Amino acid sequence: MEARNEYRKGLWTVEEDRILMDHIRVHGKGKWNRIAKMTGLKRCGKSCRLRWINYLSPSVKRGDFSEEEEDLIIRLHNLIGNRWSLIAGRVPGRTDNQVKNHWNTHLSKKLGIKNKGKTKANASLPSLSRKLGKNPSVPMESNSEPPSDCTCETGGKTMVEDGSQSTFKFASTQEITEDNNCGSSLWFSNDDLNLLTPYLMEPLDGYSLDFVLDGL
DNA sequence: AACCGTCGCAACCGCCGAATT
DNA sequence: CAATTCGGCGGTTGCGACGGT
Repeated sequence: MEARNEYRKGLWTVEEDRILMDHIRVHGKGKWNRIAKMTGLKRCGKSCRLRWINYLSPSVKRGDFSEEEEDLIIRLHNLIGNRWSLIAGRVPGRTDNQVKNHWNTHLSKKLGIKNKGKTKANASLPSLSRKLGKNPSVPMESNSEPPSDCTCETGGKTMVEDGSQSTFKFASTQEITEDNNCGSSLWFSNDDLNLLTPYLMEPLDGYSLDFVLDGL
């Protein structure tokens, strides 16, 4: 079906990166599917978007994750599960892909979460599936708009180091089920969060809750 | 030095909801 | 209002790098 277009796959070359960046510099982000036509780049729109978001964007931080970042990811994951984009939105400069990869390769190991090798990924949380989004009973709050693209700034808020080394005891997250509504939407309302049991909130001690939840 | 298994990360896939036509 | 396109998400795969034997 797609034989006619023959988009390239695999790793991006320096030249492809340059073409994409030039295009974005001139035309801005968006309209990803038109980039191929406009630039002659043999990459589908999705691929372009991913390349920009995960690698080329100047807001993407490279390099190792700091302890603070790991700490935050662990806490947020404990709270909301595999909602990588949501978690990434709270970790300045990190993308969902980075967070997901780091979790799967480092943190899950560090925390002793079985990953069954590389296949059939973990789903440490019964995955608050997006399919639940069809639940009509979800109260969508007016303030529950999603974080904008690359909301990486922390708004001047600082994280508090609690001084403890990374020994986290995890309460079971199994309690978060469809019944809690919180899986019904990408974004939690304040009420939704109140449904979370205290022990789920506890791992966030040391952080301003506002910092964690702001924009959710 | 060569082989092999594992690891880590970039990228792809399939699905879904929102936006546009 | 229906159909189509677009953008975004989480899960999964592919492959190069690396380390052990």
